[in-house]
Amino acid sequence: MTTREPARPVTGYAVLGLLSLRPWTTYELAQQVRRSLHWFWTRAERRIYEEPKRLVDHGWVEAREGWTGKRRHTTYAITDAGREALATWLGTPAQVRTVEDESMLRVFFADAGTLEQLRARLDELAEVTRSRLEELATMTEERLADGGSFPDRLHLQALALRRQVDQETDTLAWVTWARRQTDAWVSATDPGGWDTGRVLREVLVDARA
Amino acid sequence: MTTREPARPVTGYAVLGLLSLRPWTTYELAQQVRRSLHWFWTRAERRIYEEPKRLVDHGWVEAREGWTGKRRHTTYAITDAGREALATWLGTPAQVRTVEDESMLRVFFADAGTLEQLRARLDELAEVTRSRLEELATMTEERLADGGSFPDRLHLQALALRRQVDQETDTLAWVTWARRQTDAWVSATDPGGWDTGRVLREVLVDARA
DNA sequence: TCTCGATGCTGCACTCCGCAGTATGCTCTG
DNA sequence: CAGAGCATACTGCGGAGTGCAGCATCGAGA
Repeated sequence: MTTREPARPVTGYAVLGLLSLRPWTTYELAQQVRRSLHWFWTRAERRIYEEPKRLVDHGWVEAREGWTGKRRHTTYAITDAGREALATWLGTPAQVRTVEDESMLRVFFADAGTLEQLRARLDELAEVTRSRLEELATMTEERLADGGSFPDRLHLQALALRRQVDQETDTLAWVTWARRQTDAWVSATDPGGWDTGRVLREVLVDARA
Repeated sequence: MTTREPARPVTGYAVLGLLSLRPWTTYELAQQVRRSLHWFWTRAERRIYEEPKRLVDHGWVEAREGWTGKRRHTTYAITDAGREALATWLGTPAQVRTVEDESMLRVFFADAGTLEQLRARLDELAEVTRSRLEELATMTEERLADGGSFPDRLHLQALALRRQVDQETDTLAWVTWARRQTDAWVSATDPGGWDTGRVLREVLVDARA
């Protein structure tokens, strides 16, 4: 085909990917996102309820209504056209990763506040990171125990878990280091005798390694 | 005050933070975001042109019109109320970091495509990561050479650069590892003799460390 | 004088989010 | 066997944020 439609927003492919594993109801889809995709493609639940409808408009998935007593629910299943679209998308290059990290924002502008505030933010970040690691450990254990829900996808899940654990571990190492550095600081604006030059030189070496 | 206004969206504080350093025109602000904030608070340029207007409505910044010949430009400067708002915000806990990582999405759903596609995506990610590291190295060098534009903020910039370099290094290590793992795979759906269990056990150990 | 890149924005359609609200089904407890 | 409380299964609304295109001026260099 020669007509170049504007690329579908990526979230569509994320949902399409989940539907390529098996049909899901919207509710299950939302749960599934929370448990897996959320780690590298963060989207609100609200979005997950809308997205499959658009995919239906594209002919990439089919919707079927079901009933639990009087309660309606919709089950979505991928079509052949959907599988093709997903496979094509996998062949296109990825946009660069973006992050939203309030903690870093607060660290970066810490000199507009107090040293205590900075330390409190770092301590919180450490706490959150530890609980995320625990969550990942539990997920990994489940897959080790019985192979999880998709045993023939374990190799891909292993790559993803390796990545996520690495990221959290890296975060924890940084925050622990940063917190200790601030021990020597006099205030948020004055690092006292802290050797900024040395740190920058070390950073430079690692960046060029 | 007792009335609880809904918290301003975080982007407002990001811009306010920049304005706490010195007054900027919107264009300069956009540049500044691209060079620093973008690494941990990714926002489109479009947004950066709007945000200061809202801050003016809050009385947190003041706008002044200027002229270069016939071309109008607006310079924004923080107010005392703005500094207070920023300091207060620094005392509030941060939302958890979120990411948008198309690369991981494609890795996770790689079994809907080919092994060649997976390898191509990993190779691209490695390439992008290397150039990001180079960019960070250059930024670090500039600060080492002459202290950069804000020499009394070097300590905070050092913490941030340390974090950013760590993240990219971590990414490069993972992608190099992951790419090598796929050498042994037979197809995107079949990892051949690859020992998934061993990898998962290693991940688990690191997650609990 | 003409071109080209930097400056300095705005409009539009669309994606996405947070919060609140609505309603039913299922299980457990007193 | 009633009622509480959690899981299921969504929708509406206002506002945040994006990507792209477009428009106009300025300044430096060929």
